[in-house]
Amino acid sequence: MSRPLTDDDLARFQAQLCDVAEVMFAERGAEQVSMRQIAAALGVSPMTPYRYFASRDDILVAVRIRGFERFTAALEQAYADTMGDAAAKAMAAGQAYIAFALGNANTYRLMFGQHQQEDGSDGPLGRAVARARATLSVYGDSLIGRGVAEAEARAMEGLIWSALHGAVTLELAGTTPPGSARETLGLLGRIGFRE
Amino acid sequence: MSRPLTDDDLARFQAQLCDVAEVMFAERGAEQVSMRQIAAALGVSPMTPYRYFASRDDILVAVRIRGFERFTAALEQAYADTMGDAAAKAMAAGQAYIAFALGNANTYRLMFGQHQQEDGSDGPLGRAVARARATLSVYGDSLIGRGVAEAEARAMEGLIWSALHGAVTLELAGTTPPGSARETLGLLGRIGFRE
DNA sequence: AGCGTAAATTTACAGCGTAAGCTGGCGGAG
DNA sequence: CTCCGCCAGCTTACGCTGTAAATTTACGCT
Repeated sequence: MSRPLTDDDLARFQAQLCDVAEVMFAERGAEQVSMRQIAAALGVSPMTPYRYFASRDDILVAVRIRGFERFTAALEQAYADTMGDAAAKAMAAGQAYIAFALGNANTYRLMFGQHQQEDGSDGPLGRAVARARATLSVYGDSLIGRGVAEAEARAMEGLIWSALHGAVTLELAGTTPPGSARETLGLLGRIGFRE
Repeated sequence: MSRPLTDDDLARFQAQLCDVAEVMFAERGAEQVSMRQIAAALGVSPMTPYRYFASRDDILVAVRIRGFERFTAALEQAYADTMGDAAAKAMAAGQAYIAFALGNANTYRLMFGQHQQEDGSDGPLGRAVARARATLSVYGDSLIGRGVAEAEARAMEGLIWSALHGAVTLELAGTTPPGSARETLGLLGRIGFRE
C-alpha cells in the first residue's frame, strides 16, 4: 500500500463502489442494500468504504447523480435522434422519460424518492438535476421562440414535467394500471390552453 | 386482565395506537419512528403492539388508510362546499388536494411513498385509495355527461391526477420552488384538447 | 533493517424489528 | 373459597443495521 491515497486511486475506488452499488440498488432497491453487503460485493471489509465516502447517504447521493446523468443522456439522445418540429422532439423526449422511469424503476425511485433535499442547486447533485431539467425545458424554449411569454412557457413546461413525473410515479406504485403513463403522454401531446 | 381480548378492546387499542403513530409520523416522518418509540408513547412495553398488529408494516398500512380517509374527506368537502359548475368544483377539489399534500407533507409521503403495493384493490387500503380516486373522477363524470367518450374522459382525469400528484411531489421534494403546484393547477384549469 | 504513517481491519456500541420464553393475575370449575 | 388453566403483557434474546474507536498491517523512506 502506497502511503498517501492518490486522488486518482480515490476516484477509482469511488467509481468502482458506485458501479457495484448502482446495480445492487437497481436490482433490490436502495433500502434493501446495506453497507456490509456493498463492502462484501467489493471484497473489502465493512468499514473500508468509509474511507472513501463520509456516510451511506453520501453513496446514495453519488449514485443518484449517476442516475440523473444516465437519465439526462437518454432524454438528450431521444431529442437529438428525432427529426421534425419541436413538438415531435418533445414527444420523443417524453417517451424516453417514461421508458427510463419504467425500465429503471428502482433507480428512478432513488433519484426522485422522498428526501429532505438539503442540497439546493450548488452541489453536483443540484447541477445534475438542473441539467435534466434543462433538457426538459427545450419545449418551453420553443414556445418562447414562438412568441409565448416566458413565465407562461415555463409554467407549461412545469405542467408537462409534473404530469410525466406523476404518471410514472403512480404507475410504478401500482396505483394506476400499466400503460397509463404512455396514455397520459399521448394526451399531453394534444393539449391547448384557453385565454 | 380479562382473559379474552374483546374485539372491541382490540379495536380500541388499535385506534389509540394509530392516533399516536399518526402524529409521530406527521411530525418526523414514518421512517424516523420506531416500534419502541410508539410503544413508549403509549406507555406499554416494546412488544405489546405486536399483539394488535402483525408487524410494523401493518401499522403503516393502517395509518395510510387513515390518511386516505382524511384526504378523501377534504376533497369531498371542498367539492360539496363549492358552488358553480363542474369545472369550478373540480378546481376547488384541486386546491384542496394541493393544500392537503403541502400541509400534511409526511402523511402524503406515507400515503403515496414508494411501496411495492402488494395490495391490489381488495383490502381496506385498496378501497380507501379507490374512494379517493372516485372523488377525483367527478370531473371525468361531468365530461362524460357532456358527451365526451368515457375512455377519453378517464384519460383526461388521469392526466389531471398525474399533474397534481407530480406537482405536489416535486414541490415537497424541494425540486420545484414553493408555489409551483398551485401554478400548475391554475394552468390545468385552462386546458383544452385538440382533434 | 527499522521506523513512521496511513490504509485496512477488527472490535464495539446503540439502535432496529421481532421471535421466544416468562410471569402475573383473572375467569371458570371443583 | 380454592385451585388451575390461560393468555395479555413483559422481559429477554437474536441477528441485523450504520458507524465510532481501537487495532493491525504493510508500504516508502531514512
